[in-house]
Amino acid sequence: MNYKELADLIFPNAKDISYYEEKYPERDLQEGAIVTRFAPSPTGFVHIGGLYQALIARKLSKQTKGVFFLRVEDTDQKREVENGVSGIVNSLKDFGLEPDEGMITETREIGNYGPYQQSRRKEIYQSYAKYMITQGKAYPCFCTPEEGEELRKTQEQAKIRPGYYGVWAKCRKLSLEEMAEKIKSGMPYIIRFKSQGREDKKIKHKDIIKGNVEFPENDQDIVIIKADGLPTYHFAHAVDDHLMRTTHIIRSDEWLSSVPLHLQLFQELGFKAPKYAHIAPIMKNDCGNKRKLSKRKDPEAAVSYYKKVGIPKQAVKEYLLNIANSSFENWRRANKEADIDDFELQLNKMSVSGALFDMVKLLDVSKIVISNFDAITVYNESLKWAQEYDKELEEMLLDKEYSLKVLGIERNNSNKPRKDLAKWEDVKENIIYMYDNKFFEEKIEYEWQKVNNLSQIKDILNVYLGKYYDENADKEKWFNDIKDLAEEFGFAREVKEYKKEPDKWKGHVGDISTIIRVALTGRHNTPDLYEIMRVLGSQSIEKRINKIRE
RNA sequence: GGCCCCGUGGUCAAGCGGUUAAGACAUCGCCCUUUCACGGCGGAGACAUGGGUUCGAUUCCCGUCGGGGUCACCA
Repeated sequence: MNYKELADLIFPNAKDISYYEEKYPERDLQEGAIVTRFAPSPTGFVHIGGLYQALIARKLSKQTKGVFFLRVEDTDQKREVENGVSGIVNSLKDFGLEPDEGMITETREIGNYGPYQQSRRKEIYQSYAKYMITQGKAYPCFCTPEEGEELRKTQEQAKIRPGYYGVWAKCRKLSLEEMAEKIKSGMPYIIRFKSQGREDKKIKHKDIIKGNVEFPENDQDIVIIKADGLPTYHFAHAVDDHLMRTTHIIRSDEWLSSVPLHLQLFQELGFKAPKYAHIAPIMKNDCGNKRKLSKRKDPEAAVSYYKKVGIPKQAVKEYLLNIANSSFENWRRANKEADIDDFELQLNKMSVSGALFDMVKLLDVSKIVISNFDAITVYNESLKWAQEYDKELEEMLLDKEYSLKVLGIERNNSNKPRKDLAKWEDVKENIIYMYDNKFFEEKIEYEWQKVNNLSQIKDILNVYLGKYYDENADKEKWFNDIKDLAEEFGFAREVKEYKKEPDKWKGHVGDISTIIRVALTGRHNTPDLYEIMRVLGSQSIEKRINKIRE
């Protein structure tokens, strides 16, 4: 019995690896092109950290005219979740991060390096596992999971480094004949990597983000093919990223300590190793401690959260880019109109330690993003959001022509757009009073400010409507009219005048316009009153004022 | 516990041997303004700690402390 015969016994039908090497040739790309991927497992919703990774990976590939693909790592069927793949695909789509290759629906994929779903690559892994066995670099292991558990316990009790390695690697010592015999007798088994590494030797590695790191060599005979015939992450990573011709692995830094193993695997398989960039995860402050954003505890961990509250995708991406490269902020200030694709991301400038997620900052970014939208975009986006999450808003927005005017207040023709919208969720509260049906439906508690004597308020409003209000007035005339009105009632025309001699007046123009503002909108804080009145129109204005005169 | 990574204001962060230690968010004050949201100006606020090396350390080295990761037939 030799390795070859053992390999044939285990994987009689596996193709020779040369078949795959030819089928998936080197990619013909320009020098420096980065081929990278987003490779999540379909075990639940997409995490903001995953989106962060995908954003960075895609950006880099676009910057270098490379390839960004989506590979689904579904080798653990136990943890798999229903519609997991479409969840991932749709989340990427929601943020405009569609891949060039890979899964595009739950079952469909594009690209020449597939399948892009690991569960459908079983025979590929088996070919490479067979190759490893043939080379004497892997072997079948007949230890049961329970035996493995026991082994770990004894090791822990004896304070020995746990694992399947060296003298503890029982099956490694079996003769080929013993192995063959057990297999023929139908004993279940897994395939383990036969590590040549030594724990007392160091391996140096240069990570693009983390820089130089030094680890002990891997000496663990890790499993490469599980009992169900599917590979473990490590083996799949080596085989897939070689065959898919990935040049850069961009992944979360929890993988950093696996680098020695991965490098070893690439080496033993005869593959050229890719470059690694381990990015620090996004953290959350939890009672003074840093921890990863948790799917269970933090709603903002799920990317669906941002869609739900209506934070534009641009805002989320800009915020994330900000965390990735702080120079983004300066770039953005200098290039207000530019598309974020034009920003050049630098991997080696990324922070080595995890940033705390800052919702306040995200909202600030979002405010700026939305303030740069024109009324039509604000309209379209909030309508799209409302259709899914807020029927009442949707109904309001049905009157498109009017809504555009409302949303255009201090936005159209303004170089200083309002910044009071951070998310589409905020829209309704901001504009609801502008709609007559909502305004009159609502029972309003008018909170008058300085002038709060109702009969005086009615007087002032009467005079305003009867004598001064002119629906066609331009802003200057409009304001002058109000000043005249103020004067007529003993209020200063200018705030400054009033401040100089407060005793001389009952108040100032501001107090008068506040009356009008509160009467028309039911609130003290609103955008520019003149613009509001232009949008409302004379009919609505009269109706609103009459409501108070009643 | 072993191994590995990290430690600049409340947060994100520039700086990487000599700096008044940038900037952004948040916060406070003032100005602008008929309200608010903006905008402008200003304030407060940081190199975890102890040793080295050096003429000089936030920057380099070691220890301590603190935080994080990893030690699966999960990814």
